[in-house]
Amino acid sequence: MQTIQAPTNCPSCGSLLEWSNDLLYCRSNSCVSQKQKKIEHFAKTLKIKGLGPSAINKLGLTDIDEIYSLTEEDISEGLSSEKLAKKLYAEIKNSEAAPFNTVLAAFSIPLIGKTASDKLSKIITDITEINESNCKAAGLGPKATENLLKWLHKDFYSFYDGCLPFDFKFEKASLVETLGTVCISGKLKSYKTKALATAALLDKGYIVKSSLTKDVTILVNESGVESAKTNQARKSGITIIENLLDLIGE
DNA sequence: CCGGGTCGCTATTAAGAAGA
DNA sequence: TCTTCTTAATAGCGACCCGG
Repeated sequence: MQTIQAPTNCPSCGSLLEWSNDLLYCRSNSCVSQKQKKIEHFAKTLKIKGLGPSAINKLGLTDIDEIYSLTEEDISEGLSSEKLAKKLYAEIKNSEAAPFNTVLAAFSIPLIGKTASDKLSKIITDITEINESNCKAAGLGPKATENLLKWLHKDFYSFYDGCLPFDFKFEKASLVETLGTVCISGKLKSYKTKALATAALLDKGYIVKSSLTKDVTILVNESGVESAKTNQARKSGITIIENLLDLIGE
C-alpha cells in the first residue's frame, strides 16, 4: 500500500489549496479553471447549447460577459465550424431573453440556485430590490442572503453591471392556482421517465415532489407495488391514483 | 437537534458533428 | 462510413441550509 500525497497547490493556478470537509478547494478568485467552470455552469443553466468546456477553451472565454460580445464570425473562427457557430450564436442570442430567475441561478453563487431565485421572484421584481429584508421575506436563510449580497456588490455592481444583455427583471410567479402536489412512486407506464412525467405535470399546473412530503396531495402509483411511499400515503389519507394520465387529461 | 429539501458534484448513457 | 470528439440529459448521492 502506498500513501498518496494530497496536493498543496492548485494544479491550474498554483495558489494554496484549502481543506473543507475532506475536499480540497482552490480559493483563488483569479483561477482560470474556476472561471471556465463558472462559464460552463452559466451556459448549462441558461441552456446555451453548444457551449461546453472545449468550446469555452477554443473561444478563449475567461468570463461570462465575453459570451455576449462574441460575433458569429468569432465563434466560427474559434471552433473552425460554421455549422456549430450558427447554432451556438443563435443559442446565445436566445439566452438573452431568459428571465432573471434563471439568470441569477446561473452565476454560481453559493446556495443561490433555481429555487432560491424563484423564491425571490415572488417578493421582488428586479435586481435593484435585492436587499437583506427582501431576502428574508423571500425565505432565504442568513447564509444564502450573505452570499447573494456579497455577489451583488462585489461581482455585479462593480463588474457585470452594464456588460450583460439581460433586463434583470424577475418573472412573476404564475398566478395559476395549484391543482395539487404530486409525488410519483415507482416505475411509470404512461411515461418513459419520471422527468418527462414531471414536466407534463408542471405544465398542467401541478407541483411535483420527489419524496412524500406533507404537502403532497396526490400519489401516483402505476406499478401496483406497495412501496413505502404507497403505504405512507394510505396512512395519511393521500389520494392514490393508478393512472397518471387521469391528471393530465390527455 | 431533526427532518425536509436544495445544491453541487459525479457517473453514465446517448446523440450530433467533424475528421479520416 | 467509421471513429473520435464534444456536449446533453439524467439520476444518485453527500453536504448542509432552513425552519420547526
